[in-house]
Amino acid sequence: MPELPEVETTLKGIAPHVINRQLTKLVVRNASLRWPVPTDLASHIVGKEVRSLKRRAKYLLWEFDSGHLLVHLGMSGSLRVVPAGTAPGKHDHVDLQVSDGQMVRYTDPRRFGAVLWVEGALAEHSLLKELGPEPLTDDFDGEWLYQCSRRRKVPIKSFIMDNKVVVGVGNIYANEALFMSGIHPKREAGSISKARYLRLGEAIKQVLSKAVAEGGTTLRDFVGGDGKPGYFKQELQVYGRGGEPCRTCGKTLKEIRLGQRATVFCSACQT
DNA sequence: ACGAAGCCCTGCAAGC
DNA sequence: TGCTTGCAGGGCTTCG
Repeated sequence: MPELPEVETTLKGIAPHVINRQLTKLVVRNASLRWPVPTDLASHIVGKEVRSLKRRAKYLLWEFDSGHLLVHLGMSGSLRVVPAGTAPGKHDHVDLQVSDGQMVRYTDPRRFGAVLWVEGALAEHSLLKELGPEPLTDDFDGEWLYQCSRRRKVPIKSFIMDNKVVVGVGNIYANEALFMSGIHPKREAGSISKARYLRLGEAIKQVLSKAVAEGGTTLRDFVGGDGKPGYFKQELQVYGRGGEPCRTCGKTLKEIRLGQRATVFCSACQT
């Protein structure tokens, strides 16, 4: 599913179709997502104009005069722009018809995603309130990671995937960033030097911005708002390559589970 | 407070 | 060919 680069790619794909346009119709075929799609959602957004479309962590935030539509893609979700009237598939749960004759279609086989309505200050919302800094801004760097990590005993991989520490680093990019900075994924967060955190902070920024530039990573079914896949997959150094040779030293990459997530690393390059 | 584990759900691939 | 099992890009919630 979508990690930060995939959400960013989705945002770029749909933004030109929705910003400053009216939503003319809402169709909810299946409201049972992670949380139920509010039954009164249409009353808040139909006939209303989208003021802006932004991303915070992996949430897409649609700004209206009276509040925000908040969309999360979960593990298997996507938003695509299709012509109004396109026949829905099995997992096309929500359609947002736009005044330009197109619609934004929310598809999510596993239904781990969410479509919610939020009134009032976004920053105070329980889902957004505790989130850490955005990795691609100056609010985040290795120094911040170092400060947050003191006395933390969690494995470094779980640590950087913790949304309170930094948002948007999912399983793929956590594996990649640790490989790039030469850190073993099981190492205790609190036992890593500042120098190594500085490298890790840079690695996170680098891998995420590169992936954004490539349109995200398509593993099996991710597509951007324009329906195109991402091209970052060919750049992956470790994710999905357990048992294959390390591209740096040739040693066989190890695959373990850490926090119920596939974790791939090179035991020679990462210590 | 922290950390580990469970859970939400469907689809797909692998193994028997 | 079928069945069963395990795994998948997330993250909230519960439990110890």
